[in-house]
Amino acid sequence: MALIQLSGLIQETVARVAGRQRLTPVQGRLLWVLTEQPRGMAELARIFAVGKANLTGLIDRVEHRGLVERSLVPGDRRAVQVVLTDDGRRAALAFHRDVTSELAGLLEPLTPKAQDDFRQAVTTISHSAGHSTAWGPCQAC
Amino acid sequence: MALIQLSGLIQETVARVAGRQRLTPVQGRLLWVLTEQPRGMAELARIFAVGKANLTGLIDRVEHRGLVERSLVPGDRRAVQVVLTDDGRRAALAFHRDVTSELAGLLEPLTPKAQDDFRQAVTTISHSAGHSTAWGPCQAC
DNA sequence: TATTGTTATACTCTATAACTATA
DNA sequence: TATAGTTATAGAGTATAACAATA
Repeated sequence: MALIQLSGLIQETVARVAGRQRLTPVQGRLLWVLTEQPRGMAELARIFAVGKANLTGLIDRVEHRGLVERSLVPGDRRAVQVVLTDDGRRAALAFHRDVTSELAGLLEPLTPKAQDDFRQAVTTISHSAGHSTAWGPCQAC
Repeated sequence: MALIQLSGLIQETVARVAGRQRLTPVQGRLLWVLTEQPRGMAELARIFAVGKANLTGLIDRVEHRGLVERSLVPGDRRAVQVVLTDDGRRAALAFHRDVTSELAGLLEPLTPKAQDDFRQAVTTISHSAGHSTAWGPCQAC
């Protein structure tokens, strides 16, 4: 099925771009999501569709690299907010820029009209499936 | 980027279908590949683009479930061939059938012409990228 | 009681290096 | 020497249950 091959192509692209900054795809996606706004652990667990227990290690690893910080939430002493550091924001923007660029490159063999039609079809499919992959909102995408 | 959301949608579909048979996506893909023909460990490592050391555990796990067998190769006492059992073939065919069906369902919101154009675009993109995800050949795909 | 986040445990996938048996 | 496959080890992601602190 051609769709699976396309998906593999996309995942490889994301993995390759992330790898350049020694990030895993999940870590790249995490930084990407956090460019929009800081998020709590339970919130991130919901976005990534994993158990919240998994967020502890995931955040630990990128925190140790200085890309994010756990910050206290005024008014709720249970909660933390995960926020990008300056380094983390730089990494997130570079990741976002390169992924966007390389994925756009995949469409180059199509004619401009075919590219437009393709993007429209992808949008239709995604919306119809009620999908919220939460790679973060992106005006340019 | 819409492409990433589409990719996430596809991966989720594959994972969901695989999960119904208590398979991981990688295990589903392994069975899928083996429907074409038996393969050696090094060969599978190349197809999956991982180190051959990883194949040992991967095959162990599906072998313990009775889905594949290691069979001797006449003429080379170093080699083994991984071959589907009857159960494995049944699982592979069900996996293939359901994945194909559900992915085709994703395209339903498109008009028939848009579906044709979309499939054509996906094929163009995949070929242009020189991709060989090796989900196995499939006449119907 | 419900929610937030953590700890502990286990499994799968992947990467790497070292090793064996055979070619 | 080269190849086929394994063992050993490590790290990352994920699933689950139990737990502490706070709301």
